[in-house]
Amino acid sequence: MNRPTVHDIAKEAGVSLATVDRVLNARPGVRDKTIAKVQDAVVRLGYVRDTYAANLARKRLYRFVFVLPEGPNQFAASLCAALDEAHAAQISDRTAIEIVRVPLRDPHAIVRRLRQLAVETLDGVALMVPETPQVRDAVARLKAAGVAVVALVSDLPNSRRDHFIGTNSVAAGRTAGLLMGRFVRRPGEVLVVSNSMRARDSLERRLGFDAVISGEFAGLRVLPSVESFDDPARMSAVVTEVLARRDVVGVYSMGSGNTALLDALRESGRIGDLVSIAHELTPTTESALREGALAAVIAQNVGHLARSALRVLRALCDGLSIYEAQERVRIEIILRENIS
Amino acid sequence: MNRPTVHDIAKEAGVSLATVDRVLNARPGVRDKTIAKVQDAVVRLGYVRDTYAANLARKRLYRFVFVLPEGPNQFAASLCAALDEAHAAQISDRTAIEIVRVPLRDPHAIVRRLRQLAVETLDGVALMVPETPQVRDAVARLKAAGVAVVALVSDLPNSRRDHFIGTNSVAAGRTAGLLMGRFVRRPGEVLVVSNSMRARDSLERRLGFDAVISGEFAGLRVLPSVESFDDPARMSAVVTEVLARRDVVGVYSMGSGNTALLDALRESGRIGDLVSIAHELTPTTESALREGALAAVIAQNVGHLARSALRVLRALCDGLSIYEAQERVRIEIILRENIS
DNA sequence: TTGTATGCGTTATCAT
DNA sequence: ATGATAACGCATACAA
Repeated sequence: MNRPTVHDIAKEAGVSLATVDRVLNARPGVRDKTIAKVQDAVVRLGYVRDTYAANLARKRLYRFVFVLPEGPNQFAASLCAALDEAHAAQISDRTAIEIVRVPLRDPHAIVRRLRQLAVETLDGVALMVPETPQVRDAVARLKAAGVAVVALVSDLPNSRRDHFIGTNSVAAGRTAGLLMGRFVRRPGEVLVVSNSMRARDSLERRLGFDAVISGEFAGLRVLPSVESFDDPARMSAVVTEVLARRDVVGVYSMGSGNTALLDALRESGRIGDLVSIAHELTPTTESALREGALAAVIAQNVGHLARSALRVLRALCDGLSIYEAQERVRIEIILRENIS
Repeated sequence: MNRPTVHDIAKEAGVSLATVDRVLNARPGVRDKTIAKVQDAVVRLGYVRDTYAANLARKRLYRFVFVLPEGPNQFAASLCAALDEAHAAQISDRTAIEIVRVPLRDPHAIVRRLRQLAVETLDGVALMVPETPQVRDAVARLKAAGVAVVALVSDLPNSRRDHFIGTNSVAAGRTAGLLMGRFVRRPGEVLVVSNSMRARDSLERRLGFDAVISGEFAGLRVLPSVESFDDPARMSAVVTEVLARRDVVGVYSMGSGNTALLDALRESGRIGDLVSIAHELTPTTESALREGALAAVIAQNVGHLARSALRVLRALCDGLSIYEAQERVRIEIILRENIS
């Protein structure tokens, strides 16, 4: 009735505690025949290790590093806050977290920083960086050193990362497209702005967005993406110009830099009749939702991202299986009425 | 550097381990002066108990009962599945869960079943039942017996439940209203159907829905609620009749019983031009979303509900504080493109 | 190759 | 009123 313990296994297999431990942890120095006896007892009794007791005995400490974009990035800032909060709430205790900020635009700087990590004293790394050949190499190096690696928010599909924690960008773009098509009330053009950050993500969002609009909303025409390169002045100028020259009915902001975009929209005096959709819930987008400047925000919950990354990294370290249902990050649609 | 342990406290306070334990667990038989010494050491060293080690020593077992509606309720079924899954995934181990199904329509039967619970062998109860005076009494009785009680999905605000795990129904209704107003493309009437289950929830959803529609969408008129009382034939008849006689442009389904509603809508041949919105993601509503019969679903994630209930019940049992950010159940908007 | 003994942080049962 | 001491389930240094 009570869960079997290592003692039960030892008794059942007719060996000592230490031998059971050796088999369970795949340590050398046990005869094949003995291994078989123990494993047999394990399955017969349905033994499952008590991870907490194990960690207690082992004085286990998980050392994780989170690599996030530096600069005035509201999303990254809220992710940091969520990490601190999750950590403080002992979501995963026996865990030491270090947050490292890197310049997204400089792959070499990123890799240099990754190389500085002391892999011997590291159990896992969560990376929110664009995929480049250099980053792929760095991931391979971490993996070779036995470090667990997860991609966060933006996937590194061609690297050796163990897991991706985030949403499907194409689906997110499709969701934005469907909302845009249903919200807009007359034919016209849709302005798409991007800051060209995390290029693949933007590309995929655009792909999904266009597919839905062109497939189902014949009255809408999506204009070529306008890139701001994180320059508020440039953003303002370009947006103002397009709004003046074109018959814009909707605006889709694929990346960050929403503060500058929203300022430009407000200045244009078109807020009332434009349907604007952006990504990620930040102070800026939240207040824009309340104010009516944004019709919808497509988001992923940063708290969930943080907790999920922590849980997945631990599971990877312990060789445990991952509870996919809990770790799946949903594409959230936030309107004025369901802001958390 | 390392977290302080009870040993450190004992040394710092100049007492034995046993005394520290007595103070920490508020056990009798310690002089006030000694208590003060220990508590002082606790704050000075910043001691925080290792719950896992404590549970290990205590051989703690959490015994929880979940009281859910019986009958062919898809939402309750998926909640059951989510509970099983969360339990199997050791979201909270050392936990024994029992699921009890009760007839929602019969408050006396509910209370009779609640009285049968062996409170001495119980640590916590999660209730998904409508609030009635009888239920309030039953909650009071459970609380008096020292059992932790949480309301699940549907709140029991006037009872002595410790916590509510679910969404704000008014906000959910407002969200549905906003989506309806923005999705519908011409003036007309909105049919609201309800199965009168969980009366207060339906009332609150309706309240929020009406407030948004009447406040912001002057072209829409919300018809009086149609109640089906879980009778598919009745549902079909009423819906068909209203669609024939009125200029309906939208349908809002506030409760369960969506299978019958959707069948009626399909039969009417109006699926293409109606904007229909329902609550809760079930096999029925999910396939309706894909098919285009439903424009949107307002949902709460059952996996989250299950895990949250488990975590909150544990925290209540251990007298721990609750990590509100993680336990907040969000109002999710599901469209065809972001179905999980 | 295998077994014994001890400790991890906490609780609980004995003595004193 | 207080203090040793032995568990809890697991890991591991050290013996055999």
